Amino acid sequence: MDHEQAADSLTELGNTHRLAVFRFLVRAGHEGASVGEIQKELGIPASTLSHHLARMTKVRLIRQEKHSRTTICIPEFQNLERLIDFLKEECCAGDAEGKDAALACCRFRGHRVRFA
Amino acid sequence: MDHEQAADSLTELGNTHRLAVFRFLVRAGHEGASVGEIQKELGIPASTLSHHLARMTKVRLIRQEKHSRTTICIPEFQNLERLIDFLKEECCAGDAEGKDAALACCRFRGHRVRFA
DNA sequence: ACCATATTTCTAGAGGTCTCGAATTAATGG
DNA sequence: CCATTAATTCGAGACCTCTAGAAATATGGT
Repeated sequence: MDHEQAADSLTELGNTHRLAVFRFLVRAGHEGASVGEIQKELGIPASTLSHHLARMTKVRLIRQEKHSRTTICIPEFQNLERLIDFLKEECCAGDAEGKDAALACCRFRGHRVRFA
Repeated sequence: MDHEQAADSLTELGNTHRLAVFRFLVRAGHEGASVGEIQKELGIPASTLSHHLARMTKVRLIRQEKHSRTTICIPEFQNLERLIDFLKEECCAGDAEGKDAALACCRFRGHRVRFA
């Protein structure tokens, strides 16, 4: 996952409605949930929900499958994993528990001055 | 980390400038980098950069320490870890490698109909 | 005191996002 | 066919974000 893609996904998850939808869908698993089910669960007006789902689909956080009248929304787990990996690589937090984990794996910077 | 906080942090990371700044700061480690250094590295106009840094500070993705004339920006590694943990919990991707990882740990939903 | 440096605040324009009712499209069943 | 159900598209108002130059603030050096 590159910088741009990561930023796009992060933007979409950075909205409480969309984050709630996504969390719901993740709990629903690979079968996903229909737009109607999401609406019933979260109480978001249909047009608003549709708008948010379209955005999440565009950046491939979810995908939508149409079966006759109902649209099923399914999280793209792989892309979520890619996003998490991107963040983990960034933050160096992947390989340690302690508070100074980042220090341990972040070598960099030639010229720094310490401020006392 | 709760839903709201997570959404706020995700929003801030979901901007290419801010994501670039954050990545740079993470690489800089616990010593951080001054506003001027960030500006030199990324070439963002001072006022624009200041605006983005203020936003990231507000949601505690970074913190700012003032030492005489220079302001040093330091990533809040713990909060980034919390954000990653939040996403990992959400996506069930923490405990498996395979593509069907999510299925394995996401039990839920009474009434689902399969579409063939 | 004066000037250079480091950063923030002010300001304003351009554009994007969010929201949601109303209208629309599409599919199913009677 | 007509009504119903499922979902999307349209339209418009309110609000937020991004951008960046100009002005202001603060500090240090000479």
